[in-house]
Amino acid sequence: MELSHKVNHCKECVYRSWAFKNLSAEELKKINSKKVEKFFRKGEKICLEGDEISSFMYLQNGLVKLYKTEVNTKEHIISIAKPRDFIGLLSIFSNKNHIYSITALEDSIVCFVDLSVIRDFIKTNGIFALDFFEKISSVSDSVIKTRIDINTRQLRGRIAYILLFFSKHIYDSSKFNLPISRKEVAELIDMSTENVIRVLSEFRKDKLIQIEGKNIEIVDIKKLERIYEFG
Amino acid sequence: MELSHKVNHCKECVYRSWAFKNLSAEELKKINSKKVEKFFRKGEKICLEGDEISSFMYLQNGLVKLYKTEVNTKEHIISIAKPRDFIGLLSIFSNKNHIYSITALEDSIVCFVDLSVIRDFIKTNGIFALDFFEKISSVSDSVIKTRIDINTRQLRGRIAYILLFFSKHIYDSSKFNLPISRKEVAELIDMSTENVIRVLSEFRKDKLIQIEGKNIEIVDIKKLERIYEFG
DNA sequence: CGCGGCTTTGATGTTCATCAAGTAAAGTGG
DNA sequence: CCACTTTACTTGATGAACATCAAAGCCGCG
Repeated sequence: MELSHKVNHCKECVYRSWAFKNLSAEELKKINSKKVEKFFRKGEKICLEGDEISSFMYLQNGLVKLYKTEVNTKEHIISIAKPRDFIGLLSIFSNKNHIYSITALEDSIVCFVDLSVIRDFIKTNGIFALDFFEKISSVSDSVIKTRIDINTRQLRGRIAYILLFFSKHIYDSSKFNLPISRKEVAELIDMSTENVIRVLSEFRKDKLIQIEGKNIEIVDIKKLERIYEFG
Repeated sequence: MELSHKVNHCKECVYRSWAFKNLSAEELKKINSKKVEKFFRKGEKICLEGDEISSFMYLQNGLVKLYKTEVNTKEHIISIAKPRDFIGLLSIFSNKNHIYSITALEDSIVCFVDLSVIRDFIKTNGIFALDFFEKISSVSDSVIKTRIDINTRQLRGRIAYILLFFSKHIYDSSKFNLPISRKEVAELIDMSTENVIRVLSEFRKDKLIQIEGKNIEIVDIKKLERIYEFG
């Protein structure tokens, strides 16, 4: 898949409907002058823990991971963001510096909007503020819900979760290309790499999925959902 | 400790500085007419999962737990809120109904502010909106951080976390009365009740803490911190 | 083509939940 | 206020779930 590098005017941005629908023509012009669309190749770092926060970041295209680096170079993935997600969570309003790092899992385009412009709009455009608030709240809430979902399940349930997550939430298809390594899956759902592999193999033997490297096809989604719900 | 039932005017509320410092006299008058302070005795339910959300809830005094009820009557505690915390997380802006239940752990006073008033202020008072935003973001962020902190540690580290949490964050003293049962500790940090007890006993034998029922005194905070950091 | 990282499987040991059983504390109704 | 019931607390024993270690094949990349 080739991604266009073309920088668009916000007015024509397909994602304008997301949270920016309540901006006037003039405000759109302003935001357009204060935004940068950047392209990141798969594996490239978008921001690092500790970096100063200066932009509201919005994923236009691609897939990114939000993670924290632990003491011993181990990483812990907090969440995976897909197009239309704002990335960076709420920390951008309550911290001066990023508390997570972000890396592209697939070729991605991120739109950086100067944070001062967003702050300005919140101050001056009440309808925007409220709408923006709601959207942002739901993202944070879903991160919390997901962390709980994962941590209250055991390994088979966690793997089922991940498979269903990518199938339904990200790719909307029973067949997809796993965009992360087994190790990263482990970092995302708090288990060892070996056990990620073991459970995946088990699911293959039980004919719940077909799997060849990163190519995955969900064969028996009903059973997988039951395992996720706990069985 | 006896808690006063006196209903105060927001103008004089000691917590006004928290997020409401940027309201005009008129706005304060308005919010005052649309708020109710309610007293809850220890153990009383403040709101239930599924209830309609109609208020922004602000803890004036006491201690409450935010939790989810699982299928089999088991509970899972998400967080514990202390005075000055707004309770209910962000879901109040992105959901019509509460996704968590809230119960008082100690005698508590909760201030219920009509949500429509808050929405109104966000729309009409930009400075307030921005300030409110920041405060609320930091609460949500800290919940996420805490969940990760707990789930990446093993049992001894989790118990150390809880002890330090109550000592530093809630009571600001090395001696305190644990406000929750062993079972609730277990529900809060994802472990079995028996192991909560076992680890606490172990810490007592190792002279890290003194413990008599709910009375806890942290004796060797340095060692406890090291266990939390992983040792 | 050789090196390092990713993947896979088996063997081993640790961590932890669960079961069981008993004591203490705290409500509850007469 | 006391017998009764329930709920909380505690300890030990057992087995399941899981991480870790080890070894070998695989793949991409300089």
